[in-house]
Amino acid sequence: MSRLISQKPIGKVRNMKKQITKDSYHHGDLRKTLLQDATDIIRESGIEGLSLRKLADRAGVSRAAPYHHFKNKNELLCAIAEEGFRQKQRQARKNFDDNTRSMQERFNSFMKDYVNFAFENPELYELMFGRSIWKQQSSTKELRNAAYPCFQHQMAMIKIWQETGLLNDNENTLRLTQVIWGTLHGIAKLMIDGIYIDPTQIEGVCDCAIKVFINFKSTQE
Amino acid sequence: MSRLISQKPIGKVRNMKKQITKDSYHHGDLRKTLLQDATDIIRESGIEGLSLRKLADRAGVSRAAPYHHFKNKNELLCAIAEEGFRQKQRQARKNFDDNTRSMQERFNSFMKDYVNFAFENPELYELMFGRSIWKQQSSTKELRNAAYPCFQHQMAMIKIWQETGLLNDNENTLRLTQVIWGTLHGIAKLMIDGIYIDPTQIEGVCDCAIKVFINFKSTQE
DNA sequence: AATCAATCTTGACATAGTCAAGAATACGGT
DNA sequence: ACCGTATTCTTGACTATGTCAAGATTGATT
Repeated sequence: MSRLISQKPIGKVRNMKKQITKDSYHHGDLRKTLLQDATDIIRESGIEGLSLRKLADRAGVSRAAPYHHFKNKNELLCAIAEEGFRQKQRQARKNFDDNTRSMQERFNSFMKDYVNFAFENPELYELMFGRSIWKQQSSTKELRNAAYPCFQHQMAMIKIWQETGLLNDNENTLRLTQVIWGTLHGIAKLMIDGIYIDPTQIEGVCDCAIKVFINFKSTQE
Repeated sequence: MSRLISQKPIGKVRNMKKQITKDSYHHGDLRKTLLQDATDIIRESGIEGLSLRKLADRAGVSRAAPYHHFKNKNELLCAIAEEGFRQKQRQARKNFDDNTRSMQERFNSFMKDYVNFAFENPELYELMFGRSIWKQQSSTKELRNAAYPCFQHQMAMIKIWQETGLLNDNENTLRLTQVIWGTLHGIAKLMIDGIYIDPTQIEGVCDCAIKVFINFKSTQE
């Protein structure tokens, strides 16, 4: 039976947009739709612009429907961030695996790509590294399973850069990885939030950071 | 007339805690009380644990009372962060002005103090550098007037460290300041949020960061 | 004492997250 | 084709919260 002739109270006939994709009681693939719509909303209006109710509305379902696909809002956010980490890692891997370029070039790109990712996806980046999904006990196992390999991969790259002499080989790889990630993360955050680093300055700041790590060679204990 | 014999509906006699400090219609110094209580709540329960209603309750006033002292929640948060920046700068200044120690020692302390501040005041730090108060148009002029000098001061210190040969003098001071702040900020954030850096590792990470900047000397363009 | 501005209160509204109970539908087995 | 069950979705309700408007209370100033 079509939705439009069901016994629903007239006037609440659903959301105008949507009758294209859906007309039946069951949505089809609500989970995917929610993820997609949520990602769009976040990109446009930020995390605080996303509410499950508006999201449900946009998908043409009732407010409680999303709860059959995500335990709560937090899990939805985790799932979105999860995809962000995967996307980020694809980018990093693609860059590092390009054998046509020197290690130095790849290191430069790695650094710039990181900051550029944050610049181009500020809201997603804020979500991925924001406290909302990481604060105690709120990150899902899936999220951690997507975020941790990112770090592992970076550590693997840095180890190779150390071994090939591009980066200081005397320094503990884990520590160096943490400092480099910290530097990139800090620069990205400051820029995104508009504190102390203006977007127009990224290029220069990034270059400076690259120089710092490349020239960090002699380890005088 | 005492509050307790006023015509208020019995049973809503206010919040139990508080009759010590207040009994009259007017609070006395509500603004200060709100700031203090809010700071405490944030320290204990984080920013998301703070609601204006609970805050009003705790101060023994009605929910709308705070609005006569702060335009809205955002302005309250900005005021708290503002004090955080002042506190932070007092710390930095005190460290740098200690002439009994070498520049190297002061630089080390500067770095460690930064991260320690974040470690000891995680919630305040999150507020100070969180997007909630910095996202477009939400930072107050007062907040900016407290946060900007912090950066200026750090830049002044770095300039001196460059001139005395502790840090690379060939590098643009602004850029170097941005990179160092970025590094500290990133490390602090990652640690606080529990991503990639465990609190037990701070010491080592911090040492590594210090080494990186101290050994960054020869600027090979 | 009268008046004004500051301060505080109640009532109300809108948004939001979430859950319980029940309705509609799909689906696999007979 | 039929039926029971699992899945998916809906309505109604509850709680928490930020915020405002209108009015009450009070201290201060004339």
